[in-house]
Order: sequence, then structure tokens, then C-alpha cells
Amino acid sequence: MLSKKTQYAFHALIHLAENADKGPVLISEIAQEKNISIKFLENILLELKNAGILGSKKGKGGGYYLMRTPKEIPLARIIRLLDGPIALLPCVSLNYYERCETCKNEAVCGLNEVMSKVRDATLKLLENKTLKDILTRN
Amino acid sequence: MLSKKTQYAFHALIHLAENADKGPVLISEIAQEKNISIKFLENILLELKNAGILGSKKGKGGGYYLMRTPKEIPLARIIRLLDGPIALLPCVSLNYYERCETCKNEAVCGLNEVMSKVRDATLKLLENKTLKDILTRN
DNA sequence: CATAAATCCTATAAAAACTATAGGATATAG
DNA sequence: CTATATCCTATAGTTTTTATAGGATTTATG
Repeated sequence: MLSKKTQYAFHALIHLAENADKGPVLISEIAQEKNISIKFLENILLELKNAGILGSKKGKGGGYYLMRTPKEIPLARIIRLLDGPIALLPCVSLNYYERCETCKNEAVCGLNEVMSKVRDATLKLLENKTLKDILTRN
Repeated sequence: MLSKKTQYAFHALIHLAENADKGPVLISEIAQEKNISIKFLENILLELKNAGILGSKKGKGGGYYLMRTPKEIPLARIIRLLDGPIALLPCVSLNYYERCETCKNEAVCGLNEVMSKVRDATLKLLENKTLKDILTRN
């Protein structure tokens, strides 16, 4: 399961995308709208900003805004940033790979093979679906 | 990522499948072979037994053994038993569903839609691939 | 320049989950 | 009867997750 952090990030990004025309959005506005602890959300938005996904403006009239269009932000990017690996095992992770301690040869490990397929199926969706795809449909 | 518990369970099940002809296998043998804490493994095997996946025999000559053929044990069963939900969000989980607090209508939630697809793609593999599929290939 | 508004930054607290260990109870083979 | 092995439940230790705190910094505005 995705952490609360990542879940909150998605909801915040949705709010920012849906209010992109109104200039910078206050943390407090997002927190209230999405029922998120304001201080927790602050840390999350800061991380998204440091990763280049969001921009911000300080002082009066300030707030957060998207640095790219929703279509350019794949869901996998957000998950990896806040949750880490998407794969089910370290030995099949593309971005957080760790060698399997137990098995002698990953190339002939059946578990490795199946979990690689799960990873591929998951990534096919999460790399191609973007913030645009999770905005309210209508 | 899958917990150590589930990872250990897979390795233990593989060992049991590959030694099914030799009668009950000792916890200590599996622990040594797969480098798992014997006491931790004991708890895991007990859980698998209570779920009907393994059988056991006490006393001299005792140990654990599979209650079904490897082909009859889907990977999803093991993961759900030891790790819980396979889905990335509570609101798209089939076995551990929880209503989404934030969104008003899950039927039109784009996040729900994408994560449902991820779940379906993952389950298609994990429900159909079994212990048999992760045994060493040769 | 002074002030208020807002993010920035880092530390830490609180809670939960995960990993591991302990030790006696129970059953069984011989 | 004894040794062997699982059964069972409690608890300890560690890490991760979730949340909070509070001062520093930047900026708009009068």
C-alpha cells in the first residue's frame, strides 16, 4: 500500500492542477480542502518542490503551483519520490536494486522472474498514467 | 515492497516443495538453508499451517510439509495472508477495502480508476502464478 | 523601513509496523 | 521415560511512518 504521504501528495497535486489558473495556492487551503494536517502537508509539498515538481512563492500572495503541466507528471515519479521502490522485491527493483541474499543465481530464480513481470505490468501503468489521468473526470 | 516475513515464507515454501519427497522437513533445516532466524521462521510456518497451506508433525521425525501441490498455491494467497492488501490504495482493495475519506465519489475518481487497473494487472499475475512457477528452473 | 504573510528548514515526538527472541506447553517416536 | 520437535503467546528491539514544533527566511505592501 502507498503511504499516507504519497496519498496526500496525490490529492494535493490534484488540487493544484484543478486550481492552476488561480495562481499560487496556500498550503492551508489544500490542507483544509483535503483534510490533511497542515504541518505534515507542508513537508510533503517542500519535498515535491525540491524535486522540481512544484514551484513556490513566499510572502503575501504566495503559495505552491505546478512546475509542469499535469500531463508531464507520471504517477510513478511521485511514488518513487515519496515512497521509494515500486517493485515488490529489492532484487527486481529498477531504481532501488539490491542483490538477493538467498538465491545463488537471480537469472534462474523463478520468484525473480514472476516479480519482474509484476513490476513491468505495474510500471506500464504508473509510468504512462500522469497527474492528468487522475483529475476528476467529466 | 513485500515484508521479510513474506519473502521468508516464499523461500521456505520453495524449500518444502523441492524436498517434498523426503517427508516432513525441520524448521531448523529450512532456517539454515535459507539464512533465516529459526524463531522468526517458526512463527511464519505456524501461520502458514494455521491457514491450511502447510501441515506438520511433532516429535522425532517431525517437521513441516505442503498440504497441497505447488501448482495449487497461488502467490497472492501467501502475500495476502502475511502482508495483507496487495492493492496500492485501501479504496481499490478487494479483500481489505476501506472507503476513501477524501473523495466524494469513488466512481468518478481518476486515482481510483488508475489504481484499480494496477491492482487488476498485479492480481492477474499473482493469482495465476503459483508456488510451482517460482521453483528453480532447469 | 516596518509589518504581516507565507514558505523554508531541521529537529523531534508519538504512534505503528516490522523483525526478532524467549520460554514453557504439548505431542510423538522409540 | 526421554528426547525431539512443533505449538503458542508474550514481549523486546528496531525501524518506519505520521505528525508536530518553532524559529529562519523571503516577499508584498503601505
